[in-house]
Order: sequence, then structure tokens, then C-alpha cells
Amino acid sequence: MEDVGIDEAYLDVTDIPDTNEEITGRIKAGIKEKTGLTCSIGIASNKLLAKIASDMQKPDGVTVLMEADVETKLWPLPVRKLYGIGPKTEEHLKSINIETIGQLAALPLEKLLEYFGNSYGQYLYEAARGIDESPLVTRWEPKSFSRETTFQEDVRDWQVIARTLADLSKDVVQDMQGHQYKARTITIKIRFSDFETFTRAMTISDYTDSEEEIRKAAFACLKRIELKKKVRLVGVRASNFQDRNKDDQHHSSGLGIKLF
DNA sequence: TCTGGGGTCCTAGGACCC
DNA sequence: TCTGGGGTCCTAGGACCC
Repeated sequence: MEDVGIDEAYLDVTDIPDTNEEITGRIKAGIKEKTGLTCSIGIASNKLLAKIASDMQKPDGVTVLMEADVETKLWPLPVRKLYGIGPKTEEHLKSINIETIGQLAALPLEKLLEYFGNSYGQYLYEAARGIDESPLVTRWEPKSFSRETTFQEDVRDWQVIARTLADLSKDVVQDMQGHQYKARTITIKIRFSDFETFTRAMTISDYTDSEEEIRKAAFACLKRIELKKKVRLVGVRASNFQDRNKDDQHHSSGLGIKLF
């Protein structure tokens, strides 16, 4: 099972001999018993289609979406239904008269790469055809920890901003320590009252989970933003974690070799 | 549709190295 | 000092997801 947030998950039932009805029946009964809630389930040959299917019969439904159904059931849907297409891409596609997944699938790959870049273009090409080879991710390592707060009222007072930044740094550090991660990169985020948002990052030479070091880095970043407007939001993020699989990470030995 | 808080991934440009 | 090609690392911002 792959968790996706608090109320979604993908289950690989490939090797479970029971019928779809038996499996979905047990899942629904179990969820009902433990939470009192209903759920909607999509059954498909990959995650992309399963997610779309789960959305097709909303309260308490079960929907099967097979590859053979792509043309009849997937293609009529608006592009926005595809995972990975948000408001911006929806608008972009609309501007070139593409509103359904079928119309998207009619676009040649070269066009998609041209409009959306190699990575995203290739993704859209496959997604529009219901193709998704992505595996279930049952365990993963976090890549960052962050905390942010929006003020009740926009703030001009530097003291308030500074204290908030320090508090957030502390929270991030506690998160890191609790999960035993050390980071090299600290990023702060400042959003002004007009929603203009800036980030400033600093990468230090040694991995750390020290509150003082991380707070200092955060403040060094803060200095690089001119606070000329009222501030709505402050955030702190730590990333670029030390690889915990390597128990010893001394950077480099003092050995250099030069070949002539 | 928007807000809020927590994330991930991608891109582009710059600095630097060989 | 410039050109060219290849690479890494870092930064800033944006799109997207739940």
C-alpha cells in the first residue's frame, strides 16, 4: 500500500487471488467499521487510471477502468482530471483549444515537448493515453522539513518577523532531530501583503541539526530580502539532508592525485 | 474558488572546474 | 584572454499535489 495524504492510498492487489468484489467489499466494510465513513474505489491497471476511476462515482462508488476503456471513458474527460494538470496547464491547453484528454492525446509528442519541455511533455503524452508505469512507493525518505505561518494581520514590525522566524526555525529543528536528519540548506520564504513571494536559500558546508546554526542561516537569508512592504507569511525550510545510509560521512580525505 | 500548511519535482541561470 | 564542451553545485521561482 502507498499512502497518499490522510485519506487516499494505492493498493497493489495483483497477487491477491480474491475477486474485485471481494476485495472492495472488505475494504469498504473495514473503513465503515473503523471510521463510519464510506469511500470510493477505482480499479485499474495502474495508479494514474485508478485515481481517475476512484473519482468517477463519487460517494461510495466502485469504478473499473481498463486500458480498453481509455478512448470511451478517459478521453471525453476534461484535461484537469489528469493527475499533474493544474490550473496553469489547464489554461495553457485551453489557449491552444485543448479541453479534453482525448484532444490532448491527439497532440503529437513533438508538440508536447515543445510546449511543455522534455519531462512534463513526455509525461502528458503518456498520461493522456492512460499510460503510467510508476511503481507503488511504500517507503520513502523525506527531502525537506518546513514550517510556515500566515499572520492574522500583515506585519511591519521587524521584531515580530524575527521572532517568528526564530520560532519556526526551532520547530523545523525539532522535526529534524525527531527524525534524525541533518541538513545543509536552509531556505526562508517571505510573502508580502500583495502576495508577492520571495525565497532565499543558504547552503552551509557541514550538515547540521543545531538550532543556533539553522536560526543564524535563516537570519542571514532574511537580511537578503528588503522588507519594504508588510509581511503576510514567513516560512523556514531545511533540505539537502545527509544520507543516513552512510554511517560515516567525512567529506574527503587529504589525498589528491594529479596525472600528468 | 480561495486560503493555509505541508510537501515534491522541474527549470533556468550563474559560478566554477577541467 | 578567448573559445568550446562537458560537468557539478547552488539559487530562485513556479507548478502541482493532498
